[in-house]
Amino acid sequence: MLTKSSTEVVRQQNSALVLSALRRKGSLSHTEIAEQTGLASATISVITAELERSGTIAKTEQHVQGGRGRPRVLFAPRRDCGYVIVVRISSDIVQYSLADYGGVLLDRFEEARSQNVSGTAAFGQVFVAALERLLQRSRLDKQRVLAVSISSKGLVAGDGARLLWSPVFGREELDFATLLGEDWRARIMLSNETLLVAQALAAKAEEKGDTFKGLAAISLGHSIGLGLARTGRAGELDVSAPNFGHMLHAPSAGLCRCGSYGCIEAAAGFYGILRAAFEVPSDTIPAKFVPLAEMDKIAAGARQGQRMPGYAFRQAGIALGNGISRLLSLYEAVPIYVTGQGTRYFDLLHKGVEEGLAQSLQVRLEGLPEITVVGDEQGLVFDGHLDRALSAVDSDITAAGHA
Amino acid sequence: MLTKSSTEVVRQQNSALVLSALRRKGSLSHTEIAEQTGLASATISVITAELERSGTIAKTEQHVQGGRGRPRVLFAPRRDCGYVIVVRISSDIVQYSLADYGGVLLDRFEEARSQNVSGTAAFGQVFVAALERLLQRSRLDKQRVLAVSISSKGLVAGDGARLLWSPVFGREELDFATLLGEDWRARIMLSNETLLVAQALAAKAEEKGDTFKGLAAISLGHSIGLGLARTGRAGELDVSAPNFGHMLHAPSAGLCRCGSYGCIEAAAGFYGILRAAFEVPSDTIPAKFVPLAEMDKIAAGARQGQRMPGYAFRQAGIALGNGISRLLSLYEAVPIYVTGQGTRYFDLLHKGVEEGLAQSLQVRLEGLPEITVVGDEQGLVFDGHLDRALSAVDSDITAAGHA
DNA sequence: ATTTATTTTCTCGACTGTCGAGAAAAAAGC
DNA sequence: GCTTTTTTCTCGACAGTCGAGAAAATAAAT
Repeated sequence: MLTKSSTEVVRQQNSALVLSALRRKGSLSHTEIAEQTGLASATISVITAELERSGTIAKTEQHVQGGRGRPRVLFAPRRDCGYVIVVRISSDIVQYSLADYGGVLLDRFEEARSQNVSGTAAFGQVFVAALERLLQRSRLDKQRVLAVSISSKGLVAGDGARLLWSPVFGREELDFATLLGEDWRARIMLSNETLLVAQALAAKAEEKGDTFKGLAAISLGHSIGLGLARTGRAGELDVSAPNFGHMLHAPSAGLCRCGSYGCIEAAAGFYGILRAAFEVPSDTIPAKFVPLAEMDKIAAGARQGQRMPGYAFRQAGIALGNGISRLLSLYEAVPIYVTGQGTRYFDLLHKGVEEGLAQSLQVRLEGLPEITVVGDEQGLVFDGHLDRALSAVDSDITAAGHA
Repeated sequence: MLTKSSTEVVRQQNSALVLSALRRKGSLSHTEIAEQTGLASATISVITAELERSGTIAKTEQHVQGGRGRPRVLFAPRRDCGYVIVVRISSDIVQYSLADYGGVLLDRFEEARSQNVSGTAAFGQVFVAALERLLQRSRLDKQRVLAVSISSKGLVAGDGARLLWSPVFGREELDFATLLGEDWRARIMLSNETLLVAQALAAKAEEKGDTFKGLAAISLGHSIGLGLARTGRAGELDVSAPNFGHMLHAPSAGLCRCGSYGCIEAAAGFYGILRAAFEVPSDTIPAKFVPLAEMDKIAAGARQGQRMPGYAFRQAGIALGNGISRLLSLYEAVPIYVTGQGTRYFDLLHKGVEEGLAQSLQVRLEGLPEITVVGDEQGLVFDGHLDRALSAVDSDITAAGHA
């Protein structure tokens, strides 16, 4: 079912286009905006005037330029137009960040997640209090926050801000929208962590200009995450975080901490590798936490040619390879980016991955997918947060229009 | 990267909206169109006038009506506005159909696919000749055909009309666009068969009005097909046919006719079931063709409680269940529709399917997906063809506009 | 037979949007 | 100070949608 269109929709779309160009490039002149967007100069005048009047963008006074002729005046998003809060929930800490509309980090603090205080109710209180604290530290009114972007590992409901399953809270559902309630005017967004990695990588790839079609980001660590970015037919970016880590690999992978048997994570997550390396029965309840040092030791053993550690990493690689082959069967061919702490063992996983990939028709037809290891996962997650939150704010602004 | 919009785009979109409403309902009056589309009466006048002038729609003279007041005049697509050719390629026959712009079947014939004449080159000649014959039989000029919609089992390239892999031609690629060359002005479309089933079912579901989110169609037979339909964020229908049948199930499934090991099809396709039932080694090269009677015999055995036939169907069910669980992990939850010849054994498969599904976290969280068996696969495929081809033609018409 | 009521369709003017061309602005070079 | 060059702004033309009311076409009432 299509939906009707009108001149207002046109304006909205073109305003969004201008705003997103401005956001990407930081600041642009009238003529540069016209070049970037393909819109006529006259149209740019109208749109910039409107955005300026609403306080979304402003002329920057500095016009550094050597050439002759009338100097260009640059437009840029007004940093004080609004603010976004970014919350990264990881297994051990929760990081709260405040950034302005220009994407500049203003404040940040972290809180350890005390292991004993569990349950969503307790966490909710801590969470709300931390947001208040973040505001107080910068003497910022709650109303000036336009988006709160939260990330966690786990499964997020497609529609809103509901965490369906997470390594931290298990099946206890957590709805951030109702948690924050009515007094926040901000848009509440919850995203899977690896989705944000995919978002950040996709944004970077689009920046480069080479026709971007899609990519998959896989995060290796205690758990396994997947983020998928694709461009829809309208050219818009579509990112999602399917439940890759707990997709069925093979029953032999053993008990997963989600309670099922045979998840990819049960073979390729840190605890799975640990279990296999030490020949612990595969139906043993998985370790809650595996110190990196422990994993390093197993890896060292594997690199020295020890049998079981090597076997463990190879099995993990096969689980990943099989999973990726299934991913490629069900989606189009996309380049794969691997990130997370587990990438330091990628030399050990690599062979298993290729082995696991090679088994399927899809790979035989299209060849092995391009696999790239990228570092700084946390930085990418934050970039993804900003990209996603600020685009959402932008579209809210253009949607509001002159209403 | 978004794209700029303009008033012409608005008109195009709204014209398409009117045309699609007209196509869905068959014929509508001015006021009914306004109700359906939400457009203002004045806009309807302009758009219908333009479509009428271009010969796409026409007023039907019959205005049966009992009420008082000025009688409604109905608009309907002009059946002679153009024609579409539908070709269904199956393993044994090729069916050629001609329909008009109103979706009415005008002519149809079938040709047996002689098993000895293999190779894409030979088939290409037969194919082109058959299309010419179809035109001659109805004394129709080639230029009046606006779309040729072809379907086959197998893997279709996302962009155009290239068959990448098929049970019939294997890895021999077949590009229908170049095959038909320049002298056809028609749009050449190639779709996976089960994709069309999904398209037809989705169209029916949208018709019903209950907010349609998506569905998956699975075709059971000698091979296993998947069609996936989802509504994008713009409300448009997005259908695809991922490579489900040859997605990796488990190495134990044995050799598949695609040449890989462990495909779903190798366990759940007819030849896989046959192989398991007769305890043929699983690396045996699969049977080219399994008569239904043969399958019926195995099924009868299974229903009488014979061990190996029962085991074969159960393993097939598990392969399907596992595959569906992976599908649900990587996409959102969607209702499943099962179709194809294999549905007659669904009583035998059913338990295995549930068993295979129950293993994953996704299913534990969201419960078993709704699974419905639907008959008349060939009818659905044809409906899907028409829906897809005529929508494509519609969008070509509105895109051309007054150019 | 004529008038009235009712429903549908068409038409007109207002409004919003984009676009191209040329005017106005603002600096550098002479 | 004048010209050249580049950028930005402005104006009129054109395309599209919308709401209101006019026009059309029929059934019912007088």
